[in-house]
Amino acid sequence: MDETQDTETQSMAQKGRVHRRALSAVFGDGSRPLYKEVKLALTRLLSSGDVGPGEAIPTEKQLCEQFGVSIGTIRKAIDELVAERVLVRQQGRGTFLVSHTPERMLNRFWRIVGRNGAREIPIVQTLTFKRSVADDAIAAALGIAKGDAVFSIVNLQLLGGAPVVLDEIILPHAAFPNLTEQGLRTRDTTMYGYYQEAFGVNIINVFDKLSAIKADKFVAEHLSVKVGEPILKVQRIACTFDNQPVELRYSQIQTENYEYHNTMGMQST
Amino acid sequence: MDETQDTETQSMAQKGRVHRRALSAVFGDGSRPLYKEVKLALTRLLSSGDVGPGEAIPTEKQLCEQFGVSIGTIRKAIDELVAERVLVRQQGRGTFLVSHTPERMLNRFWRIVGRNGAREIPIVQTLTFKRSVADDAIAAALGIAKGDAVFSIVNLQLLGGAPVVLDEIILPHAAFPNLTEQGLRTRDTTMYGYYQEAFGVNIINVFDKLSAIKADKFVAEHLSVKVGEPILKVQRIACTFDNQPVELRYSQIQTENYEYHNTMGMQST
DNA sequence: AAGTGGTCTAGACCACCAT
DNA sequence: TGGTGGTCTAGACCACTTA
Repeated sequence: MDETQDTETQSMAQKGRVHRRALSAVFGDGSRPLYKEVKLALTRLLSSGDVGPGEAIPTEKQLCEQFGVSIGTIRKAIDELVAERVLVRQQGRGTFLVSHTPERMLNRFWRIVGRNGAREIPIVQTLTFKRSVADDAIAAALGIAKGDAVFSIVNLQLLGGAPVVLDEIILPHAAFPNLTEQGLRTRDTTMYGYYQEAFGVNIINVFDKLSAIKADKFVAEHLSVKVGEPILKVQRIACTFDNQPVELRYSQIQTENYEYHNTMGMQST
Repeated sequence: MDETQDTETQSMAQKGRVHRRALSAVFGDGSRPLYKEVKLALTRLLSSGDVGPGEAIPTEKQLCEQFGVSIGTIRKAIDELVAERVLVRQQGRGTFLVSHTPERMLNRFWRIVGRNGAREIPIVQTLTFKRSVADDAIAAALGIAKGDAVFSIVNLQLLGGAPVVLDEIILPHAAFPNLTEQGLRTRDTTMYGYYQEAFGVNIINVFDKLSAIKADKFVAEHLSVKVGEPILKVQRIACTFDNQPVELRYSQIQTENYEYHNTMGMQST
């Protein structure tokens, strides 16, 4: 009996190794763990648009068969994408690509919170929309070449009926090929939701740099403050998969009644 | 042969269930997953001081035996603590409680970065140290009662030889019972490293609220700016396990040459 | 060489959701 | 009822560190 068991476990392990080699041949050079290969394949599935926002990826069992690996390996790949907040699991239903709805945005990339702690969805007014070309700073931030075509958008954001944030948003033409002022104005979702739905651009990560500056005349007029008043300036680079930058944004924020919140780490459970 | 296998797997599953019940009786009400119980036990191990900063926790195999659970369950518990950056794994060596060395702090809770992107370790000068009592705002932020004893510290931080950050730090007496000005001044590590080494207080998570204000006279003098110049103000609440607040800090930052950096999400791999 | 964490297997049962 | 993800087992072998 003991003998039987040993032989079995032995053969199971062997099988595992064989699978690994076979898959390496299919997926890569074999130097990457299997679950990373699976993760990469899932990432491609998502970024290719085969799975749209809010849609389910194949079930864990299906993925097992598709990739010829154990369910534990599939789960580890999905675990990482869940940790990166690309996917969300729902017990009994499936695993889904996150959809950038206004409600979800509120707790994800939106950092402006009332001094009383209230989070609210801003009303966005597009002030200007124009085509332009990248200068050195824009090219460096977006990882494109100087002179490449970009869109330049100025948005005013209202909170509690008052103007609080003035944004200048620069988008590379290459990632948003058919963007029009009309499309932008008539969207019925957040900016990031629009990127996702209309262009298949999923914002996965953002990098913010904050500083305090004086309000210039343009800002002062739109945010109803005096010239020279302190303003919170945020430079944001928003990235899609592989941390590829797809949006550069300069926000100027009037922080009399609102603050920028940043929580590091995760809530323990 | 098939029969043998079926009987075995059956008995394995049964054994698993028995274990679960037995442990539930030991650890809790059974409504919590086993790995959460293990995680909680590990957290207690760390917060009790049985494992000091930089020290190794028991090996995965030891924990298996100690808790009577499978290695996969232990790993899932450790996985979460690693994700929360409480533990760090080192293949071939062990799993360790993070130590808040200056180098590690630089990429964890320290957010002030030069405009050229350079991170540097600040030089800290303690300007004042006094005992005080909590007012309403402090009591609310630290989760203590109004009138409770606190320490109030003012630090000036130099970067590149120039004063950049002025901190007011409020610490509850209860969490730092024997704190003295002498001890604070003669520490040879970061503030958070000092909390950890001298008081067993591990900072796990911080919450920052940022706004732009005008420099007052006190700040202007210490940061070498004019009164009224824009200053980046950060209110930070630093927490230990279970998000229990143990430090309240008001930082005022001169952002001419430095910025506050915030990276959301994690870097994909 | 011995010991650590890292990867992976091939399932089982449970909790939950939809129909 | 059937299908989903959530938890858990009892190992195996690999990669790496330390002595």
